[in-house]
Amino acid sequence: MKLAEAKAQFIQSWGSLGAQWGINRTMAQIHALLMVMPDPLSADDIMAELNISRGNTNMNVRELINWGLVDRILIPGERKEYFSAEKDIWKVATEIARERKRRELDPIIKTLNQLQEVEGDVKDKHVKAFKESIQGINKFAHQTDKAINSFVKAEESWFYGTLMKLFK
Amino acid sequence: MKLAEAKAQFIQSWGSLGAQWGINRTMAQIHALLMVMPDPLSADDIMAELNISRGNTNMNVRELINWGLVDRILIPGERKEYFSAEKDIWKVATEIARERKRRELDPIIKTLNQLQEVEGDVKDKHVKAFKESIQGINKFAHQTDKAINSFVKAEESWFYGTLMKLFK
DNA sequence: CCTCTCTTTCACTTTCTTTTGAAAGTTCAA
DNA sequence: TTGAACTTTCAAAAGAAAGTGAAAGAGAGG
Repeated sequence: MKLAEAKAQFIQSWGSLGAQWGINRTMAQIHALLMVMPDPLSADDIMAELNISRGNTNMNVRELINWGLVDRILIPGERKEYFSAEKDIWKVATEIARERKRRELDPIIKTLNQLQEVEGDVKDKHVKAFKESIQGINKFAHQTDKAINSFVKAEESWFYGTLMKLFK
Repeated sequence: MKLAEAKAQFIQSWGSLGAQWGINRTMAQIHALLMVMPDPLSADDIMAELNISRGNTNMNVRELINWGLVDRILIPGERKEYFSAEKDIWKVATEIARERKRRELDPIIKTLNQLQEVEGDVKDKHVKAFKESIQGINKFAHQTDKAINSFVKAEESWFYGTLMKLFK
């Protein structure tokens, strides 16, 4: 397979993976493109490679920067901004985990805690079933929270040098 | 908080969580509803509770059954079909993990393996960067695959009685 | 303080997804 | 075999999400 073809296929696969995970296709494609490029690209480069508009490029690059997956690079003497993506996939994974936890898990844990306090007679099987469901989900959410925290912190922690390198 | 209100809020939260995970909102809501109900519901019950059409109900219930998250219940002497959801959240989580792995991770691993074989001089920094990215992602994907397999199998395994119960 | 280049914004358009509801299909008791 | 009860399908409509491009903004350099 030729390099150009392989790149195109990777970008398209990563894009549809992203889409299934509730991430905008273009955002995932830009990320894929930047991961695969040795040097930073400008907005114009991205527009040209992916055939998308300037506005779309700008929006999604900004979002990737918010997620911490892409950095703005300023090249001395150049007016243009360049962009480059983290290429260590473990760092990418921990960034994504951190971000999704913050956006999704944290709010649902808050909600679940509130829902625990539903009033009513526990003899009533509806009340009982509800409380039990919520309690189960709540425990699960807390466990997941802990697990993600460990994962996210693994990069920074004592384990990094030893445990993480086993996986790499 | 009253039970009805709490249920409504749970259904709505679970629905929007699902939406962020690339799962159709209605499907997640039906799942939430069934998790919280002590007894199985009929299609009409679901339609009434969630204010959705018959067709929509039918489609999403069928999809939930495909995912293995909901069972069809036949009550002897009744013509109607009833539906009920798995209420053990750990089982729900392993079902979802199994299903998403099959749909998403397995295909991307296949693609990544193909992309490894890009031709070209490794001295070329574009080729080099591409190969390195793909290799990193591929390793990561295989590790993730193993991790999910362990998680999915944990339910059935020797650990279940000991390890899993610690978390519950 | 003007101009040139690049970035950001936003109202509008396009595309994709979901939902609806009526019609067709199925099943089963009588 | 019929028809009442229930389920499934599907084309059309509505709704949501993403993308466009022109115009406004920003700031460096003259």
